[in-house]
Amino acid sequence: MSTSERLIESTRELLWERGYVGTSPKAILERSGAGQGSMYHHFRGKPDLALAAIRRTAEELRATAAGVLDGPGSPYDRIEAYLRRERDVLRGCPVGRLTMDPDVIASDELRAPVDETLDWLRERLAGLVEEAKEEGRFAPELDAEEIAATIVATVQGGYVLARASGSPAAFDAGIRGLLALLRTAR
Amino acid sequence: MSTSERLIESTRELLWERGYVGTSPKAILERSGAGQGSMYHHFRGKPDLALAAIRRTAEELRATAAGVLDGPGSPYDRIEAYLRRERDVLRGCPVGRLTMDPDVIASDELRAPVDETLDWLRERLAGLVEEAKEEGRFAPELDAEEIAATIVATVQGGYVLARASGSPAAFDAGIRGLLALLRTAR
DNA sequence: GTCTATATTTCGATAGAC
DNA sequence: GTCTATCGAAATATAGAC
Repeated sequence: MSTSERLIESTRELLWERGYVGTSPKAILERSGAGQGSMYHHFRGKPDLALAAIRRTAEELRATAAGVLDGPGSPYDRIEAYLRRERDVLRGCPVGRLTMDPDVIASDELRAPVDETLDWLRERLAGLVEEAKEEGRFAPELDAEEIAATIVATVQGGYVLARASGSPAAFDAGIRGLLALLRTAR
Repeated sequence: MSTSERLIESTRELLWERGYVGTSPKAILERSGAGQGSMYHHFRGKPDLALAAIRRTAEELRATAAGVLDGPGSPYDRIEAYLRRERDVLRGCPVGRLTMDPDVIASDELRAPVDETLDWLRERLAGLVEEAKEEGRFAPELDAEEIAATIVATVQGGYVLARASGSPAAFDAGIRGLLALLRTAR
């Protein structure tokens, strides 16, 4: 792997573990094994490197989610598969966690990939909810965009509950509750 | 207000805005108008002061939530009132946001008030869901603890969506979706 | 209880040799 | 492209006078 690649990958890990504010150039250099000079040769500074890392993490999340959302089964099956997908719950969402980072939220450039990814996810789920409605799987009064927002929010908030308690149990409970509600919403 | 009080209140504001990692003693001193010596006289250091601030924020959140959860109306009305309660959405949850702070999660002492508060909220909501079931407002198959976890998760995740997009709209959509699902869950 | 002085380490970056 | 040296500011305290 090239030095530039190692810098991006190390930054991705650290942003996931510690966020933007909690990640120092020094920590990135130590983890990647690169030297000071390399980092400032390949990137203009911390924000520039973080942007590259965030963009890649966002792309990866979209690819992973698309794998389930475009997978086999009915629209409803695919929504359920998305919710039941295996997750490293206690690590949280590498994209969603960035919304709690003041410096990310303060920068339109850093926030953009986060916004676009969660927006894409909501739209993708809204499409499936709409299809499920057409199949008679959901009551026609339900607003697909709203249900999609609820689905994404439950997942993101599940991470919060899990990390607070130090156990994935609360995440799982939240997902099961949502699935129970979705089951009876036909 | 005493110096010690001003230190705690300033720390509460900064923890809400910037998290634990993003809050420096210097910033606390500037906001509170206290001097270096005062801070280290009243508190052992940053973690000690943050603990006092987090405890107070947690208590305040419980008091605010209890005001709605113990309020007038049927159990279902009170759940709905909790979800519709006015919030400073873009600022996020002052308690929930701490779960994305690596140093808070790494410390059992700092994490405890966060865990206890979200746990208290889930239990309180689970009690109301149980009562609503007994009133025939919810289907008896629904698991009250799971629905409670879904409710808290949707709120916490709603903040994530709102902060990502820079607008409260996604938060509101998630809440409306959940209310629609709860309405049809009888 | 509060103040100023001082200390060590890290942050985030630049300079310039190789 | 990578390395080492250096930099000014900030982080997180401690010491000791008042």
